[in-house]
Amino acid sequence: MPELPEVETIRRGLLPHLIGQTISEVEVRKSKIVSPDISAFSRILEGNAFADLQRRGKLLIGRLEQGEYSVLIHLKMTGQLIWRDPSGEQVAGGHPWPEYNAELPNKYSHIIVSFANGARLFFNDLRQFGFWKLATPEEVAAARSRYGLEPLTEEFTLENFSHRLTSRKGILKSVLLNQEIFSGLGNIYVDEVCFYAQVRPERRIETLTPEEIGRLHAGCQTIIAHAIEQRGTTVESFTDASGQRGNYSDFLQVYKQEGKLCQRCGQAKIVKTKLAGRGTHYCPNCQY
DNA sequence: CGGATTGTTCTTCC
DNA sequence: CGGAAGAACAATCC
Repeated sequence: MPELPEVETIRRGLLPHLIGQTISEVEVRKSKIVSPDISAFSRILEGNAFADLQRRGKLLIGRLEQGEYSVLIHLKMTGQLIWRDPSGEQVAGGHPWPEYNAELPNKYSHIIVSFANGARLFFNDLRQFGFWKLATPEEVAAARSRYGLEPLTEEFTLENFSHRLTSRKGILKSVLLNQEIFSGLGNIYVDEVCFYAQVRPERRIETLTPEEIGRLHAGCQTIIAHAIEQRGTTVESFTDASGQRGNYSDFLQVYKQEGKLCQRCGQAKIVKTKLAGRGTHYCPNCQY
């Protein structure tokens, strides 16, 4: 489940390889992944090159050197971007689904971009929710504007965070997951941020105290920054652009930790429930 | 074989 | 009309 730290890790890993490399061939094996359609998609990419690669929330935005188009790339739940050097060598990561990464391309490789220097970029996606979409500058701007306040940006002040948070009603977890309110958090980091703040994910926004809002704000910044430092979290399908695992898995306090003793209070085991249709983890003793 | 997995969008309801 | 909540989507594992 690539969230902000995972997408940022992929972006940083791809940057030095990808930028400025001429695209020689684009093979799309699953037409629904790309838009507008395969022929237009290939025509605009072939002979072109990526001028840069930016990120907004969990969305990657690759501007092309020639023409006005950018490519919007979303990995959704199981998308992977894997870079293979001209030598064909790839650092293989420990992948929980061996078949997924074993050979490239494989049956989950829906887009294969070949470069003039012999390198290749694979887009693998088991569940096929991800997409590559050609977008005009207007469409890029529209896509960017749909995303809310983002951790680790200048705008992510306590005041802005508090204002955005309390602009909504309902369950804390739902609001933190809402990409139009805050961008970049997903199921893993929302649970971790709530643990950090000692607030239960099921709390209603109206009941949060200023102290709790302050801790949630700090948690978003601390945890996202730490997760980026650790190159993201590997749960199931995530690997970075070279196929490596993310190390933040070793720092998870609640996500997928149900049944384990809480590392903060040592008084209770982490429990798992369902909230907003999502698996939700917290310590019943030290989260209120 | 039903249930769980989850990011986003769509649908429904108030 | 807008927000809140839940369903839907897809492939695979358990």
